Amino acid sequence: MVQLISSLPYKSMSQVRVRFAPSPTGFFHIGSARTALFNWLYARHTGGKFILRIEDTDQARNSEEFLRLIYDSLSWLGMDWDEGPNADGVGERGDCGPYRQSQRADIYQQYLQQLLGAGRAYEKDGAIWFRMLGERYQVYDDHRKKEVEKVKAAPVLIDDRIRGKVERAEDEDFVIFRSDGNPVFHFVNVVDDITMKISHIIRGEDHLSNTSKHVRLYEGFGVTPPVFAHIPLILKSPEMGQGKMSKRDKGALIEEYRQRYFLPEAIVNYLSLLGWNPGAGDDREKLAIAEIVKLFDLPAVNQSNAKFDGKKLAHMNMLYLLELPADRFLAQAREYFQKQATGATVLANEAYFREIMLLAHPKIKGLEELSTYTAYFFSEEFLIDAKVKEKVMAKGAPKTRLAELTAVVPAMDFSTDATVEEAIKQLATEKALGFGDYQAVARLAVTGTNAGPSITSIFRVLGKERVIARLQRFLAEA
RNA sequence: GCCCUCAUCGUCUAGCGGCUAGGACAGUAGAUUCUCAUUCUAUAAACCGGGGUUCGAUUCCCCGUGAGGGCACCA
Repeated sequence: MVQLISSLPYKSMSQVRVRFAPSPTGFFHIGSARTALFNWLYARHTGGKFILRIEDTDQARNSEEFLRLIYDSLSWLGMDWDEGPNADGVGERGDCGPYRQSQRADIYQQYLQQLLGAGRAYEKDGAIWFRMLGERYQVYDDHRKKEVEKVKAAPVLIDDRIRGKVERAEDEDFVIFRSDGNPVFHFVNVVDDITMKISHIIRGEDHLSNTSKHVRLYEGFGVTPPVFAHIPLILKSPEMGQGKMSKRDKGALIEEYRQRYFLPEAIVNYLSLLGWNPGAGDDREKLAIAEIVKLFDLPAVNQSNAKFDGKKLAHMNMLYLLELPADRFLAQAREYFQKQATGATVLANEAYFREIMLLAHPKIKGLEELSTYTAYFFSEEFLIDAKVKEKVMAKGAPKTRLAELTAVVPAMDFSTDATVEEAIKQLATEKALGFGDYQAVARLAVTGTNAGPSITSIFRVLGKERVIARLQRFLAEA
């Protein structure tokens, strides 16, 4: 088929322009983040532009709060956009605006007039329909339980960068403006992508079936369609159920991970591996973002859907947490405790706080564990884990060991871990026992648990007075 | 019902005609550090089924089956 139009607005531009076009009608979820990420990666990989467009035509479901969440989530994950609304919600940048569909009504009118003028659109039942080209016939539709008008036409051929060649029949007129005067998704999507000079449309596979409509619209406007790349969907993990992941699923929201103090770079790394990998014998999974940008390309994207695995995300998060520089860890920990009920107490003494956080850093698997992991450092009202107690008290003669230890603590040198360790070892040697015979019960008495930093560090940081008080209290109660 | 896409360990995946089918998470068993976590070692675990093509198919083709998506005056 020969196209009439010669003025292809971006034909001469070789620059890649991709967009992420969310609608602010709900929480920002993993699937959206991954779609945004693949677009962002492609833009950064090719040196192109990443454009943020807000599809806020659904006035009933839109909210400023959700709009804000889009900006915040993208920024938090480190996906900066070259064009679109500013992150603070004030103004926008780029030459192809406005970037919010709610402000583009006149553009849609203009493009509608073009279709009307060319005879490719008509009014029926108060709505405006896009006219397909070809011979018409009536047929009964089982699904919709009614007679519908079909059009004989060659199928649309989509040359997808990820799927290959996909053929699909598009054989019905469809609504482009509702009877309430608002344009529908397919129409605004295509018009925006034309006017924003989008070169590659990278989106979820759920849009693959819509693409034939979009191609016909491009043709209707006399514009060569951009390159399409339909990425696999993220499905629910087996515990979540069946089907594609939606914002209602537990563990599906970016906000949830943010509130749990996951590290954004870990989330981005995990997401990048859902449907993509460096390939060709490259087994690496933990990849710096710069490395991913360097390696990412569309043909390497998988074609099959992937199930979300929260455990693997948590593992990735731990890897990033472990190698976080001390100052960044402390900053994160500070931010975390500012939101906790115990925050004021915990943050009261900077040096003490710092010391404990650095003890906890190599031991925890996620920042969210920080509060319970360090609770006994900040309060004398810590809980004694009943199960641990049962286990510890069942072995050997823990009460005797504790009494022996309590007797020598007042004379101990608490200045360093080494001096504490030496003193306990000396006691053990005198009694012909091991360090472990004192360690377990001392830990239980002083922290109420069996998990934590070395007992020597705990003693030193808590200080002699508190250690003695705790040991005596435990002895009295046990 | 019609249309589209996909198919390797439980999960994410490598593989692009010839491999002992590799890695990671989760699992199991050990080792190590005073506990815990980390770490390390070992172990178990997969080519959906049936036809072709080929000297040879996990790999290419077809048919099933299964999984997912789309069929709106939602986006």
